[in-house]
Amino acid sequence: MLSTYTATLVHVRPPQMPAGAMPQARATASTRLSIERDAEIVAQGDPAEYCYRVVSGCVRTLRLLEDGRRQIREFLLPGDIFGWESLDEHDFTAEAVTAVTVERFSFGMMTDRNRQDGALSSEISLRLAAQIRRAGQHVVLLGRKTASERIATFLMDMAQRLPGGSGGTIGLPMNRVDIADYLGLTIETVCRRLMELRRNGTIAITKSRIAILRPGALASTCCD
Amino acid sequence: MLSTYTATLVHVRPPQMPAGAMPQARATASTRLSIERDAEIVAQGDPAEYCYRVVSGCVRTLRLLEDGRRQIREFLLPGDIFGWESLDEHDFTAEAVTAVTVERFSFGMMTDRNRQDGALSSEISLRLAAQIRRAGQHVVLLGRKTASERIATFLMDMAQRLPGGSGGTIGLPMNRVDIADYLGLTIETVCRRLMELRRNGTIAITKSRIAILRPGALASTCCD
DNA sequence: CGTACTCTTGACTCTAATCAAAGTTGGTGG
DNA sequence: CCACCAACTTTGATTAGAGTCAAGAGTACG
Repeated sequence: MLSTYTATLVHVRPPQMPAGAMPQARATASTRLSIERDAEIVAQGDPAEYCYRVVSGCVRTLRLLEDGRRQIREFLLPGDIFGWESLDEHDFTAEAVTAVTVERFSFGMMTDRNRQDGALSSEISLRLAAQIRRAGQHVVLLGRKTASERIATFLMDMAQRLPGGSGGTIGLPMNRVDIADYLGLTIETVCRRLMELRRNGTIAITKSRIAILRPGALASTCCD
Repeated sequence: MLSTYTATLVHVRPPQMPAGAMPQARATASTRLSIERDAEIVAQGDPAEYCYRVVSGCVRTLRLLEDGRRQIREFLLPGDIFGWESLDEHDFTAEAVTAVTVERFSFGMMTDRNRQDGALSSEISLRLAAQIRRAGQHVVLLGRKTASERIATFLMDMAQRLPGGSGGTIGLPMNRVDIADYLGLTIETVCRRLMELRRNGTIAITKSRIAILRPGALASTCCD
């Protein structure tokens, strides 16, 4: 990250954004970066050390699936920020759509500070950030995944979140209509893809319970 | 809201969640509500007075398009919270998937307090919340809108956000591939729908600039 | 045990994807 | 300044995946 493209570095105090709004504004300097068109600003998997504010130009944040399918999450314009929602590492790539200037802020310190305070805003921020990351995952699912992949992803997610789901059998609390409206499909498609998974022995369906017989097969169908 | 279903009200101190994590935890009581299956917990458009934590059961948050198409944003399980990201009013509906118990917290005070502090966490929270609301809009677009509706929504959004865009002519910084990957379409479909809008006189395209000739027609194509 | 609801299956349609090719635009160097 | 090249955009023909419409099977519950 930040290694393959021309970057002009200038250490400055955070401009424009109110001082109180920045993490440790008085203690932490920000860095202004000039980035050329199509260059990477953040790579997916980068440790979340910094967050950014767009000063000029346009930035895209995106995720790539294994097979190259691409989903852009947001276009960011001057004044917009990105990277705040990352926890340990960034779960997206950010690239310059045009030539871009961004302001970069140290991020780690803020998180630590917030955590040790255990303050309201910290707890809320962490939960809001988690919600953003989940929404980002769902955007990829809805924008680029096939019906089969959506169903598989949904089952994996539920298996993880529902109590006892990690044991391999999950009792779905919602009906097929809700699943369809969540996955951007119709109820018929949800049924057909579930039955397909049952036919090929990946899952078993008894009433509203679904048993994951071959977790590996299910995981490999998710494609991300 | 909260009027058509059986609700058991009990005033308690916030349990489980650390005291410091709740807004004015010592001053504000929380209310525990029992909600029956399919009952509404929050209605889209409700003033954002409260936020919620799921204690038991499963909750869905969703949005409806004018014509009845429905997109579920999230399934919420015990421990999950919702409503924090709302600003003046909730932009989603929350309903009980199963019989549900939720904990309700006063929300308005926190927002006021945060705003007058002008603190780090407030600024970040507000921006994170805005990002969640935007992601929610995008989920509806990707899950339930047609190609034409996606294009129209995109153009309206860009007209609003790009400088000078409100004047009716917008210089898109990104190419067709990026637009396609943002809208969950292919580049060919983006072109075809744009050309369609041009043919019927809604927009004019000159190089990379797009002029919105009939804003009303474009807005009515967005469908939300 | 019958009624209502949810789920599953089948036949057919249609929107958007894919594959292919031609037309534009913009930048570069002669 | 103009010719050429590469990238981007538009258009056309065809395919495929999911949607729609319709009906039957399973299940829950009174």
